[in-house]
Amino acid sequence: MVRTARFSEDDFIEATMAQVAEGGPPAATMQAIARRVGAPTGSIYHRFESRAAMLGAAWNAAYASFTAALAPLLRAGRPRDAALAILPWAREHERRARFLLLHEPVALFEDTPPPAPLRAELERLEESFDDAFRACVATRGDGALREEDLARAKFLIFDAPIAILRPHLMRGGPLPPFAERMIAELHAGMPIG
Amino acid sequence: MVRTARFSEDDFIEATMAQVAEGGPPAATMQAIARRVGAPTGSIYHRFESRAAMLGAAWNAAYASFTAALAPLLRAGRPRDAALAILPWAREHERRARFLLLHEPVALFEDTPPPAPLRAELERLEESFDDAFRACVATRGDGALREEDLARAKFLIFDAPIAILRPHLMRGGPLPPFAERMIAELHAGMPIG
DNA sequence: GACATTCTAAAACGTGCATTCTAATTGGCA
DNA sequence: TGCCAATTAGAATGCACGTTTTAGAATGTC
Repeated sequence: MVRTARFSEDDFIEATMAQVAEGGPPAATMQAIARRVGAPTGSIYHRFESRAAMLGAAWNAAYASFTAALAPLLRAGRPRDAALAILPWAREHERRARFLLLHEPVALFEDTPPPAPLRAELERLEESFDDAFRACVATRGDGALREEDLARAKFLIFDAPIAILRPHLMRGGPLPPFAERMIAELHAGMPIG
Repeated sequence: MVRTARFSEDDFIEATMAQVAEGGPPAATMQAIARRVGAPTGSIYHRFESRAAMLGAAWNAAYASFTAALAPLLRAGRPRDAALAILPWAREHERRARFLLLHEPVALFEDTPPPAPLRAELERLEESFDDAFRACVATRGDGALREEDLARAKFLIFDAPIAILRPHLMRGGPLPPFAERMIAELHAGMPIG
């Protein structure tokens, strides 16, 4: 190390999430990200080789944060708690939640995919999260793991709670207290096993 | 009318939906839309004043098609049937479904919103759909209409079924038969009233 | 205290796209 | 038949943005 950096990788990652969270993918221009950090655009390219790499790094960071909050509960065979854990996570990381849960990766990446190492990292994260789901379903079921069972679990633990949050994440503002109730009711009425 | 048009508004609208459905918003460039129709780019501007207007018109058309399939069932007080009606609609209009259900309007419009008349038309459509929801909830409940009741209904009839379809719409290919089952179960376990 | 290296800094470049422009065609109508 | 507005046709324009370049500043090491 020869010169101390004024800006960190994380500064740019956070700024990227913020730009997407507030204005969607089109608002995440390299200039806007740099401006938000207070850096010149060129500085981004010392850390990230391209815009695709910048967005990819932000995506991986948000995804890792999210799955870290849920995976342990899944592996412990507590699907209901995993589903409910999305709420405090989203309340604590509103920016990340809006970035990760409101935008399909396809909308961010399909013009230019992130470089291979980032894609590989994301694949590892996704696979690990998938494993957690399978482990959770396995603790409940008895025999073979059908595709339908896995789809059910993902819906109940992941997609449905997010569908409950989406309107409020979009509007901005606090997540309503009845979100908890709806998730609990959902799991009471439509159990995993 | 002095010269017969070779291309119709609908041609461009369908091409716009197709481009977004297949490649996301960034794939819906004016040139790509025109190329898909076989027309020069300039021809689009005889019918739509801007790209925002083009996307807005496509969005309104898809939204109208979708709500037309559901609203009557809602007004008839049949929430379960409304939720299940999403499936045949999506199977019959795969392109529209991918366009409408896989992309947040925010991602399409927030850099440049569509012109006022289109926004007004969309607002009317949304309001009418909202009314249908309220009517449906009212037939079930007894007293005042709480925000939570409306949120529950929208989740059960709209967001949850779409969450069930989303992974399959994304992947492409046919919607699985167990989607029906999951929606039915959801409504059995978590009734509207 | 000079050097190598990593960074900041800001301007410059090139490209792709939305939009506009100019010209050429078409076909109903007088 | 000849006129004319609507339309096709496709090239031209201008801008926004990703990326590169060039120059200078900072800092640990010898």
